[in-house]
Amino acid sequence: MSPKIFLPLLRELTASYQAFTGYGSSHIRTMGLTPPQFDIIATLGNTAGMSFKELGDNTLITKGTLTGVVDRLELKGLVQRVSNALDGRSQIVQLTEAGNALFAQSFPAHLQHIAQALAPVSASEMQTLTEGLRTLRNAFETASMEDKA
Amino acid sequence: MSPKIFLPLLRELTASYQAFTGYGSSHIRTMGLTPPQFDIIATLGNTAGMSFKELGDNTLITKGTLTGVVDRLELKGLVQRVSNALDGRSQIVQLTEAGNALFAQSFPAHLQHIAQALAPVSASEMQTLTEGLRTLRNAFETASMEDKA
DNA sequence: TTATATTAGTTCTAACGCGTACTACTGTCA
DNA sequence: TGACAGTAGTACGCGTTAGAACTAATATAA
Repeated sequence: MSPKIFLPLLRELTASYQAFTGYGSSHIRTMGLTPPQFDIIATLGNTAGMSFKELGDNTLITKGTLTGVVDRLELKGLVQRVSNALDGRSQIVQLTEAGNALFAQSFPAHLQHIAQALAPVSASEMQTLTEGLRTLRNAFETASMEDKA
Repeated sequence: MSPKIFLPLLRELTASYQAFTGYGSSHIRTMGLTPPQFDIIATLGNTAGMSFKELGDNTLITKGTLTGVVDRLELKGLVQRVSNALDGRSQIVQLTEAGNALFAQSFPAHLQHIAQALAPVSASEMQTLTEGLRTLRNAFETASMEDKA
């Protein structure tokens, strides 16, 4: 496989990812949150809470990072740690009442904000793109496995 | 545009970007560099050097961040700052001899490492994907412009 | 020319991000 | 039961990140 083919792809992958995060983050900051913090709020919304491990799996945030992000959200009174009766090692993170209120207000607004940006892109184009990205991800994940083995 | 269509796309965009950076970074760290540091070395390779501004444009690293990254590369003796006779505000960053040697050795190896992962993906699939990503990026960039206006 | 606006790079702050080491708890297996 | 591997979350170090304030130098315009 020639670099002339895949270098433009990787550049475009990086650039479009940055365009997406840049577009979203300026909106998120207007509600006084950082993107990872919003990610946590959005993930916990409409759930009874979840452990750090589940939260990390769902948000792609490493556990070490998660401790700090949850700390700051707890300081803001948006989430709380609850000990897990079933497993003494584990803790449940859940939205407080204030966190739920913020979620109910901000999450639909954020979806709407993104929907507006994506209005010019057709649904079928998105589906094709999603599948192509999945192929790409599988290639990297498979290769990562083989590196470690 | 429904979230049911675009949320999977955005999740996949994030996951594939992370898969790519994760795959690349473990290889990069074996040469004693961080991903942004390697990015700088790769960008400066085969050039006579460039200003911080150009370097930032080419690597998508912000100027504030760039100062620190270049500082650490300079400490390692891989790049040097040279004042620009044409513009007293500007400085040229260029590879040292050691930097050039590292580039000549590591850059082809890294391309090879990536090519190996992407071997299962066809060239036409990559081109389709590249175009789809460009469409996506344009949508976000256009919307960002409109937000600021 | 003089006032004003731009631009290049640095500095600073707050927050991530990852890997490693550490503690506390749980599960397994002899 | 008791040693011991595995897991959940935290602490820490180093580096990155964006954004805002700052300094120095250049460009523009009245």
